[in-house]
Amino acid sequence: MHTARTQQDLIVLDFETSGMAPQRGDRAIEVGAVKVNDGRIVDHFESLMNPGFRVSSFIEEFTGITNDELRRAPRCEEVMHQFSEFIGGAPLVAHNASFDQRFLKSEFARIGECKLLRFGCSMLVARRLYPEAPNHKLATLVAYKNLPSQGVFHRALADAEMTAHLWMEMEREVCQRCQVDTVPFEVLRGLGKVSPKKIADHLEKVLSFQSESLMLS
DNA sequence: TGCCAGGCCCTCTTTAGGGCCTT
Repeated sequence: MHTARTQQDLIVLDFETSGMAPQRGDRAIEVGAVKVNDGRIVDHFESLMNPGFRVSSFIEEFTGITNDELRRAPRCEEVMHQFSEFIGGAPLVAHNASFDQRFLKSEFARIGECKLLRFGCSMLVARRLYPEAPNHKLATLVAYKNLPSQGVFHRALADAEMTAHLWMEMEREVCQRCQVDTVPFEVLRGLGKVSPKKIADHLEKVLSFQSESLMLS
């Protein structure tokens, strides 16, 4: 069995938010993230965030995060400074990354942080690798691939952990298909962006990358 | 008054529309 190796830190993150659209004033209310290296979760970050207003009863029920908890939580700006230090310059992964990317950019903009964000999307890659799955919701994929789960959903750290296990599973999947020991982040990330008919061509890049690495070493 | 996210993907498509996925 192949063991996929992540040769650098990878941050897998998830936001719980007050709604769907930061451009309409929605804010992050919880951030959870894990640091992955060498195929293992080696660190984590978790914090509630006080957005400065009450969230809807729907969000309270959906996430289990109450307005009373948010009132006592540190403000978003304080948490985001800490989170920026946590992620450093590492590449990022999220499930349906366009959603988390919008909120991360929005919250970073509020604190004047403008670091380059390289996002991989576990949902887009899963659509390519597991087109036969019932659907590509995070919970469904976790069950479909029998991945580790504490049975908690819609909380930031729990969702980030499950997304990390999904990403590592997909790394292993590509390594097995290509008979290689490692798959670069950019190759796996790119798999989510190619057309379904070009998956085989894209995976050939894994082999060529492996060959080039061996020649350079 | 009516609408109100956005990026990706598929198809009954491309001068478009609707479903998926995230909270």
